[in-house]
Amino acid sequence: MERPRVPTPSALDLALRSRGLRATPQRRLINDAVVVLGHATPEQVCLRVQEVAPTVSLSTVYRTLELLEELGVVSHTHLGHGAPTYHPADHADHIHLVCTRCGHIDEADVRLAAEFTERITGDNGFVLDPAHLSLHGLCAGCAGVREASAASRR
Amino acid sequence: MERPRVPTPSALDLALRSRGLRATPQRRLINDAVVVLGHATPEQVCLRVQEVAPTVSLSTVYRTLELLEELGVVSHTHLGHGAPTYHPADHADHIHLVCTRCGHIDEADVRLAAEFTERITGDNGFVLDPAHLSLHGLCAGCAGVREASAASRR
DNA sequence: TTTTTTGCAAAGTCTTTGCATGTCA
DNA sequence: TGACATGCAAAGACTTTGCAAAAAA
Repeated sequence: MERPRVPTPSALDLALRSRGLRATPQRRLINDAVVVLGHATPEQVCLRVQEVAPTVSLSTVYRTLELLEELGVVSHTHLGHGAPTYHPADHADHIHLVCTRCGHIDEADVRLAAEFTERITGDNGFVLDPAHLSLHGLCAGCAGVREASAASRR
Repeated sequence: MERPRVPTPSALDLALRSRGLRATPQRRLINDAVVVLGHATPEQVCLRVQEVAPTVSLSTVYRTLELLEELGVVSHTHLGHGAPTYHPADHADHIHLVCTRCGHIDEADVRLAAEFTERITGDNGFVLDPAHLSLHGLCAGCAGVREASAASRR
């Protein structure tokens, strides 16, 4: 008995269809790139996609990332002054610690913030997106340097 | 007995002098504007300063804000994709809660984060700047809307 | 008088948009 | 077919930089 070959639609396809939107190769490739890269700026996503499909334009990447974010399959974080980085929405297992002095990015376990996010929600009704939590300050190295130079000034 | 009129140098003046830098009217005005405005983008600071000194240019504002930040008298936060906002460095009494859906900005008491920031420092040696802590998620209103629309989809 | 700072304008990033063409359903 | 999506190029927002003129010390 011969079964027709019906490819299982991906989660992305389903999300698009349910909105009456189209599943295009570009959208699939851009989503794949975000998954593979883990974190990436729009530019990096574009370069990755262009390895396979060289004509995909940066503006399509921007439009698609915005769309994917609306669909809830990716999210973005501003790690610094530069371009934001995009990551899969379920890639929510760590917090970014951005050093404002040297630019180094540490990662912390998202569970550290669980209690904190609950308090915020309790007090303000604000539902924090932990994957979007980027914290700024001084990394261990730079905090040490500042400490040392403060000491030498005494 | 006649005393010579020696204006007391401001904290800003002292900070500048200690670095061999010059105290110019522009720098004082820009610092004042940040203090008065509380939060402001470079553009807003510039407009405020221009009410008093119309020739001050935006590039001077950018250069000065960067300088003031180095001196530790102001800091900045990225509240969204747009321009960063600057505030006095000692204005560290609240956390920004940025709604990623509607852009609304709530404020929460910085003490809510005290325990959290201590844990981060304990685990990673990372010294968090609470004034620079901006949290992204859904405000009470938008979280409610999403909840409601999720319910209607069932 | 010397060095720093400013204002202007031009250039640089990063992002969005208009529109003709192309494509999915 | 008809609505939606893409690619391109141009425009936009935000920021930085080079340089001659102006100002602080």
